[in-house]
Amino acid sequence: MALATVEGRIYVNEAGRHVAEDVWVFGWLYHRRDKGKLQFLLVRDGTGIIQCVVSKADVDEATWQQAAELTQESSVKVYGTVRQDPRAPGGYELLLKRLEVVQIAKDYPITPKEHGVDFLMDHRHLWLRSSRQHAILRVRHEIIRAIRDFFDERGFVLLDAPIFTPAACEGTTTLFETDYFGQKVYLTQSGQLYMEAGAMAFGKVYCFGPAFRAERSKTRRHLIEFWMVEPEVAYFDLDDDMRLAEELIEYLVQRVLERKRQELEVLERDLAPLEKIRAPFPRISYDEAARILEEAGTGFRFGDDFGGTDETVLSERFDRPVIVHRYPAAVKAFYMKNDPEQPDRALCMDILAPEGYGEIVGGGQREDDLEILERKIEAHNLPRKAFEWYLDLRRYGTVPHAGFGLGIERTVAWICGLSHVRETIPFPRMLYRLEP
RNA sequence: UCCGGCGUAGCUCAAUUGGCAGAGCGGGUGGCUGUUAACCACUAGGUUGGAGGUUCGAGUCCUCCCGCCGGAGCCA
Repeated sequence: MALATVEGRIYVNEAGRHVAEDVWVFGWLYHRRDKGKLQFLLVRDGTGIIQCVVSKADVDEATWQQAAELTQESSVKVYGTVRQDPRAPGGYELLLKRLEVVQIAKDYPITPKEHGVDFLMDHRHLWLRSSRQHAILRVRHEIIRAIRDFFDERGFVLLDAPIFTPAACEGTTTLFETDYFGQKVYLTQSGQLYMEAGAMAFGKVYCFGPAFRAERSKTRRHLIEFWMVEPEVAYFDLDDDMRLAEELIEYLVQRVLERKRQELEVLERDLAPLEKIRAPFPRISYDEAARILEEAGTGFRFGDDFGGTDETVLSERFDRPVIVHRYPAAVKAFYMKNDPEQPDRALCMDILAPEGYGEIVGGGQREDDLEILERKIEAHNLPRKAFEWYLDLRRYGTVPHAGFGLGIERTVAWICGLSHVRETIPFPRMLYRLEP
């Protein structure tokens, strides 16, 4: 279905269906080369890049001159005959007949040569036009679409959680505080507590939205604002939860392999490790993980949560994501249910992505007993009043339930094989970087 | 916040022990009928992040400040 509203206008990715036809392409000049009485204009329109051949013999002098004056990222409308030609990048080219210049762009800052991270981040609004960023963000789009498909196919209801919250979901991390008509409120760091309410109402729910963490983290795996999908299911235990999470991850990887090969190629992603991502994933307990780390000598001490290097060491032992379960309850959030067989352990799990990409999933079974939960809220020094509604969920028809959160940017970084999450979101928010 | 590194043309970088600030890309001008980050010739372009100091002389050494990058902690 063509969206073009002008007679004869096509998008670049439709060129193959219009061979030998005269068409318009509206876009921007990506690059220009000339060779005597020939000019090659690479025109991008968002769906792809097509080479336009301008032959001095075929166009009038004014058109030839206009084409010669085009600069990088000038906006243009080109009209010509679509041809199949093996010499053209992408296989198709446009033999130019007419040219309309919308605007000549002066001194576009991003050239086809190499640039530093700082410069590119300062020009993120323009950097989005380059083909590598296109590939990454198209993979992101596909992953988001696949997430929705996965849950929708399984009968989950999308239930959006609020962004403004009166209290912390997890007391441990720092929150962004703001003013809500004179009342202190915070930007959400997770929609989970609301999803628990949703699960008691709809059985199977998920939310998909941004999360904000005011942590002064400066690593390749951190953003201040990131996106997360959080399913929550009633009558689910930890094992059910692990199965759902690994099924989702397998689904996402396979979907990208199936539909975004070209993008992965642009990114020079090694596909072999991705092909191996099939459920079930290995499961190890915190104790087993701790033994591995103590042998490896990472400096890890039993009882701690894992650090970045610990996660890398663990994930490198497996060719698939690895599920680590039953952490010490002391290092985990108040809402986690304790393991009845080992009361000092929480019924929780983290999934570590392969190739050192770190934790992409965190979740587990929630505490469903009113009295235990009340004691935990107290023990964690949380404001009881803000959690009354949450405690209601345990007063009125409480059931075992579980869920998890999957971080979009880390998942995209892993699947694309990137060295930093900053390129996986259109406009990253990082420590000391708020613009553009 | 802590530890480490870096800051030279619009961009990416070079500059010997402290001794004439340079190259490629991009821009400009000219040439070439199949280029693939084309190529060739010519050309313009600098308060070496900022302030102070040492020295006959500082891009280079010292002090402070600013910015960025990487890592740690914390986390998805």
